[in-house]
Amino acid sequence: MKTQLKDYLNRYAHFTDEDIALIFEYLEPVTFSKKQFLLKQNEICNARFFIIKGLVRSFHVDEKGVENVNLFAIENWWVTNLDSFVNQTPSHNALQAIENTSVLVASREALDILYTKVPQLERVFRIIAEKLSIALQRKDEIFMKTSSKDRYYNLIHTIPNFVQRVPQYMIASYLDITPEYLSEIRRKVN
Amino acid sequence: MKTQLKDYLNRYAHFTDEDIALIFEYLEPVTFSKKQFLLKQNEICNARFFIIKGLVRSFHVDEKGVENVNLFAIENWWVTNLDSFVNQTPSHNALQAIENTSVLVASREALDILYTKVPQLERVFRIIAEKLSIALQRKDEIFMKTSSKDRYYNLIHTIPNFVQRVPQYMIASYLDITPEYLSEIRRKVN
DNA sequence: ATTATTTCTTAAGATATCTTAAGGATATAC
DNA sequence: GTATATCCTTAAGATATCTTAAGAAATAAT
Repeated sequence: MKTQLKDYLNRYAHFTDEDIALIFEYLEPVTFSKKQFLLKQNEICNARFFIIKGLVRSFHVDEKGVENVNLFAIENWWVTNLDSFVNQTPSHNALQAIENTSVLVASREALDILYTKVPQLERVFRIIAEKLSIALQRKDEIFMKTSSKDRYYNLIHTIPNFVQRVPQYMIASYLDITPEYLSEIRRKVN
Repeated sequence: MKTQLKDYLNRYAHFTDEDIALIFEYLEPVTFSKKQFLLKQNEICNARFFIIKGLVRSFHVDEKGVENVNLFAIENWWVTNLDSFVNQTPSHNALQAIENTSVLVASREALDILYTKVPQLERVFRIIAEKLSIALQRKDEIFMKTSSKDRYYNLIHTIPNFVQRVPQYMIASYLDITPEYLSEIRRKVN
């Protein structure tokens, strides 16, 4: 676990073993079983979660009771509700484990201290945020320009193994298609 | 101009007058007249632009020649194509001045040096990237959950003065509606 | 002022996608 | 191994939004 975090962090800046040990002291290992919530809708998000193993989704339930999935996160990703975390407002989305999932929890307080004690972390989280922005802009681009059929093909071609791990109705939701229509799209392939 | 930048940067971290003077040395003031391009589609983006005065859009022209606007940027915003800037790949989008616009240009090289010389900048750009992520996630949320009519109302209510500065067909494109349909939506209000 | 360019509107027919409702298939739990 | 819950498919009718085409209005250029 410590090794996994170390390898990850060293992709973005240089950290000594002492840095890693210090960082590790401020993080809390937690496990969530399938369907458990890392964060509930309308709660204020007080942490970032580094996924050691497992799969998490972010989703919102609207007035009609319909689930809207907007994000999946897998191993070696930091996941949180950034809007809630940064602005300390109730989160519009829940975070829920789709598989049994183990994470390292970084609380706001821990992070604030760590940014000062290990300044390279500032860079790591700058780069992470830039990568997230890029990913979101690519998603925006795809949704703007393509039909739902093409969004589905794009998804199964770019991350086919990931599609196996998630129920189809969640993928439909993520692609902003009804499960019924996704079903129809899939039928027409064959 | 220097004052404007200083006020802006001090919103996110503390900078002395010497810091600001140093930063300023690495930035280049440039003006673009209406319709001029800060960045052309398929070019590699080598800078971030801080808008002193004016209005810029980011857009993509598809195979059919249709323009897709995905971003507007105004005074006191940093604008760039992050994907191209970070990964040094051809930009899918152009950046174009909608009004006569004056900016401060921060090249990649300048920024790399400045991150080292003035480490607080690392924090500023971390926070900017987080804010951009939040904005993009909010946009995603709105597009997922609302009809085009509601997207339009949402826009004119949240940033009414901005709507005045931009031709309606660009707003339609940003909202992912045809100009004809936006026209119909507007008619039905009255 | 007049012309040229850019932007906005109208309307009719076409289509992608949704809604509803029901039954079938898998997986999970006891 | 049977029951229960979860997930997926089918199909018919409804609707939001697009396409095309054309002309009107506004803005900019000469």
